[in-house]
Amino acid sequence: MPGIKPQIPHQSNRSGRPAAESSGDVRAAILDVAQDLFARQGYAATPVRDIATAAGVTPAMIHYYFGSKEVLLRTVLERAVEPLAEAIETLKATSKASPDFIVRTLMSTIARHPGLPYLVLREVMLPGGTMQAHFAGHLAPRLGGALPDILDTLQRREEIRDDPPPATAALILLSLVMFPFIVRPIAEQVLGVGLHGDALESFQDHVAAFVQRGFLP
Amino acid sequence: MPGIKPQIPHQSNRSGRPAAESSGDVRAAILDVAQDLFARQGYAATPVRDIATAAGVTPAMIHYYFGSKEVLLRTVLERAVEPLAEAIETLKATSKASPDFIVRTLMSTIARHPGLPYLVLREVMLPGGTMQAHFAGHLAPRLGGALPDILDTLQRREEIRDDPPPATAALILLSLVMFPFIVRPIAEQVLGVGLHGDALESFQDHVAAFVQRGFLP
DNA sequence: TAATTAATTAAACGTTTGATTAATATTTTT
DNA sequence: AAAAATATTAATCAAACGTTTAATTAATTA
Repeated sequence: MPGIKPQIPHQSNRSGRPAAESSGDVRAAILDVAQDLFARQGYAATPVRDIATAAGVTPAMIHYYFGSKEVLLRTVLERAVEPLAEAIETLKATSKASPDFIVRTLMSTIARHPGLPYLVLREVMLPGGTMQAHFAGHLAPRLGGALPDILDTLQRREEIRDDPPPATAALILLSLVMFPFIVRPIAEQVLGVGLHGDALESFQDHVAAFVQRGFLP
Repeated sequence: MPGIKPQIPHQSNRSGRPAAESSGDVRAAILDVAQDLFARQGYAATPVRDIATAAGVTPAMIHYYFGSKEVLLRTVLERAVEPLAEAIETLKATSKASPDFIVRTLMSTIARHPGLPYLVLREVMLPGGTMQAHFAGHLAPRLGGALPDILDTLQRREEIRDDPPPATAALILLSLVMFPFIVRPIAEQVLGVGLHGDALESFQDHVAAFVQRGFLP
């Protein structure tokens, strides 16, 4: 029988034709392309064939490496979410985490991975999201559960006011840090608020200052 | 030839079987169901057949009244967005529009139409949104273009600080007002921040106060 | 080098998709 | 009451979908 159990491909992969355009890891090429297309078009609107074509492989390869389109999405999400999750965990470990610093850290992390908000929002947070069931208890706590703890600590130290409860404060913070990037095209074209380069830094300053005032003791 | 030009159906509609479960307007029944399903599952993930079944009609009826699935979505969006657009226009016409009042007006309008944020976000604001091209210049200005004007007026009257430019302030405001409802399921289940009934009013208070401090002259 | 395993391809599978058709029933108009 | 316009159904279409299969080629192992 031909290859049935898809395993992690070996490092050196020299087949007849170098299927993946770049180095050699077909699996990684599929993941890269899928992440891009899922972020830009959404899971339901992205045919497996398109991913395969863009990755320079056959549709069968995707099922060979991932088994199903849904597993591919899950794999993409787990990989894509890592930078943000790490940023939040680092924040939690850092004792010197002022609201200003938190805002800047989160915003620049998201800015560095433009597709991330779309992926997380569409596939796990919005109702009907394909990964909602699987991620409700697996990913969301790692992303959203740590922030209230951080803010709780700040309140106990009386570095910020205790007015909004930690969870509410976390939701406010998340709103300011994520939403602008979610509606980035509209923000830039309709409102004229740039979120690239210098304009992004200026926007970060404004948001950080706004949050600082909002949390003022 | 059988009916070609779908027109606005007449008021009293008594056919063989009362196709639409409720009163008689089949077109409205389709619109209602489509709005609900599009909001809960997204356009790409909602088959025309499902809409037809849920509305108690034949798939052909949808093409009879709307011509295509895409026109149906456009019609749904134009209808669904009306309450929010009116709220913003009313705000603009009202001279007594403090930040507190703006926040409360927008939030309660959105809370009154739970599916609205999902619809607008998924189909017009997120990249790959089916209605992005058609609505970029047609709907977005009506929704997002008015807020900067309102905030500009407040700044000229020195009722709020002039620190963030009006457009930036508008984006901040929109973030706080929309995002919580977008991630409502996660907000409630993971963070434990309720957005219904009394809990919603409490949340509104916190956000309004936070915004008031952020805009303090 | 022979045998085995892994990677890949081309073709097709059955299903679901949005859309259309032709026929029929119901109103409305004349 | 006849004619015309409108509304609805059941059946069907071609295309696109995710997935599978069988065969083939390359790499690894024995």
